[in-house]
Amino acid sequence: MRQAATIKDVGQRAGCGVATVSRVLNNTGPASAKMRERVLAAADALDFQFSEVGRSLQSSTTRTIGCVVPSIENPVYADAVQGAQAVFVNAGYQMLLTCTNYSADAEIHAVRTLIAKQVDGMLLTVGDAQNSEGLNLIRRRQLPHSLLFNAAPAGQTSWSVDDHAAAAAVADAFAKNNHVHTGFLALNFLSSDRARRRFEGFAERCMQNGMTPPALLEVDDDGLDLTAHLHGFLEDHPELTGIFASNDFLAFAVIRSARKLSIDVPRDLSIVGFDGIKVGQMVEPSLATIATTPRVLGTGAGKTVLSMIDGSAPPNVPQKEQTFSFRAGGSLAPLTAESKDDGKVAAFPPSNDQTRKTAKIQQERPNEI
Amino acid sequence: MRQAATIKDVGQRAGCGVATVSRVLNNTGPASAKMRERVLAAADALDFQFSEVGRSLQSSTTRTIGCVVPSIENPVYADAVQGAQAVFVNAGYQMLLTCTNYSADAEIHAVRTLIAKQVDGMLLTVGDAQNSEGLNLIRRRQLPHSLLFNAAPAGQTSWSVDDHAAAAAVADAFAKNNHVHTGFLALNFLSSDRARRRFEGFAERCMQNGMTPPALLEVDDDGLDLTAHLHGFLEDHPELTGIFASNDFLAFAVIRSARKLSIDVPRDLSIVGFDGIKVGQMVEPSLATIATTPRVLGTGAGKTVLSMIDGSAPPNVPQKEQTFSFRAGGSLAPLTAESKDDGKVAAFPPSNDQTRKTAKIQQERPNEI
DNA sequence: AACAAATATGGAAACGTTTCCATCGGGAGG
DNA sequence: CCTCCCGATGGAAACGTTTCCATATTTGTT
Repeated sequence: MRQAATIKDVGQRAGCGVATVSRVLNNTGPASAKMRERVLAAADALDFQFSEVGRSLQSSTTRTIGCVVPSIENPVYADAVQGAQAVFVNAGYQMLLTCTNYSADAEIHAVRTLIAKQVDGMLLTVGDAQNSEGLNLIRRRQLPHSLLFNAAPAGQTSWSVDDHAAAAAVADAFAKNNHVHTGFLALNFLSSDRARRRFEGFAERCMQNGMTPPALLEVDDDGLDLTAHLHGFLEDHPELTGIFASNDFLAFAVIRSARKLSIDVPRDLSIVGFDGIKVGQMVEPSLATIATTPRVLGTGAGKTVLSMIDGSAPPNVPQKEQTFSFRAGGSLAPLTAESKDDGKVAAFPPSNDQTRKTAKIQQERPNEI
Repeated sequence: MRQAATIKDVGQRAGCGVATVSRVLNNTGPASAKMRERVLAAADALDFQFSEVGRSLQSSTTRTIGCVVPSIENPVYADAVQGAQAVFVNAGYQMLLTCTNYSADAEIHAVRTLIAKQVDGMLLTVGDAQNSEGLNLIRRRQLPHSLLFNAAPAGQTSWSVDDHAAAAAVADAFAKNNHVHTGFLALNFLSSDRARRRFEGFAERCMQNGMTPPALLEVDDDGLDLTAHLHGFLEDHPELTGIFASNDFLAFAVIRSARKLSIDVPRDLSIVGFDGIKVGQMVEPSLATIATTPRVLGTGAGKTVLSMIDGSAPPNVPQKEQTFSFRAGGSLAPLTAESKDDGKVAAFPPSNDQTRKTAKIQQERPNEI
């Protein structure tokens, strides 16, 4: 890359000192009309742009904010990040983004690097807010920051969905539709406090509603095919009539696997997701889910960080109940005595995989003629 | 934020000069064992981290790469960006991300800011690669960079899907299924050279295949509800039996609107999308589409930029035909004489909206009993 | 024991800004 | 004509690093 022009070069060409150049170009301090013109001409001729590095060193501010999230492949994070980014550029800040892929190592490494880069603030979703090395580092340095999608530790603010309450709302929805035996399907259960809180909130409310404690199914791979998992899960828990998937993609995957196993959703098995991604409303059956507003959270968290930097009043975090809403959908249906006897038993012959396999193949594209 | 310790503080505490501290901490140059120990202890006690700003000024390198994309709400960009980001961190680089929301103003502004921030390289998807002010700026400064998802201007490399050929493949798929009258549905047609190339490739091949030139429907809002648009479009072009949507979300939206209008997909109307997002394979009917590998493109483009920076051999861009593949799906079905006569006519009573409205309501959740 | 060679260490310059301060010139008021 | 003041301008310090160079200290060889 060609060596860029510096303020010194401009001064030289304009025949003046660097101080004058700085004053003219920044419009700070006086300058004669002819001087101004000469400087402007020189800067233009040299394609001059101030180096933010020099500026940062001088002002001990970088106008840069670090953002650490698990993954932007998940549209929830992507939306939040983009919302925050928009807030930042509007305020003249740039955003350094790091995705951790749910790895604690990557998380602490990212935080360290961002601190070294002298970011003015930080926005982050950590794996476990109660016990995050990176978060401790940030606190020790008293760096302006906000959490996003994490449960707020004592005395901290976090822009987050109330996972516990939202999961409880899912339990209520199942209860209202007469479901008693449900399951919870989680991805990254170990590395994400969010999945755990959802499970807790769900299990707790199931109890309160007189339902049986939900069965837990953890999956680790992010592949599309849950069919084997689902099959095993339902064999272990033949009484299940509903599954709460900890995010919408998992919910889609379950529905797809159910289709392969000739299990009708929602007749034989009801599914509820979490996040409320857009496509959930476009497909058939539409996905019952917890609708959330990631963009709102992202912009809110972004504004919070900015307010901590400039000392202005921070925006109010929304009330717990405002962070989500239950969205009805075709994937959740009332349980009737008939469907229970008929559907379930038919769908799950005690011990004949071959039958199911055949059914699966026939079922592959039922709507195509 | 508490004032962070500098190398000078460490030197003072360890009772040595800054040069020694630098040597010890960077493991460059000699140092006695006791000195080493004292410095390490002091650095530890002060929570010292090098300031990358000071370093950057000294080395005129920032180990930072700028990334400019229209929006990461689109999973195609999100995946590519995340892939590139992973490549960057692996090489010790951080990524500054800016989303332009398809605005040319935001694009040039982002480029300017990133140049001022002295990024070592740049990765970008511009609105129009043939005529991009930002791109010109970058070229003039000879900044290492790579395009992503843009058609490569002469003499440049771009990691991109061959939109033209991919769209031609869609035309072939329609032709193979006996479709003759098709439409093209575009979002951001004006601000994206990608949509335009897809249209051109599609239209061209339609001609070659003896089909009629595709009807063009542009939509501007990103809302979910295309029903009115679709209704109007099909009234203007009652002969249409297939629609090529320029991305998968649009395809979903069309399918949903069709459902509302009691138009059966694929019997009455076939739909093909573009991008190959994951959910497309999970829903019923599954989406026929152009499958792409955004992550591969993102990592490739990232590596290209890095290779330009360190002068190593750049990775080879994939062959045009390797950048996409046609993925069959339930949303595209062969056109038969029967379906044409029966389906279409029934679905479109010439002039009675009330009928359609009723049908729509009955149709809303056909699979629920 | 004397000297060469190698090792250890610190001072200072440079990187690109901003900003304080000093200098210089000129116009207004006496 | 002298003084005062203000606008215009430049020099230099400071920000946190790395690195060149010079100096000081140790080690090894005769």
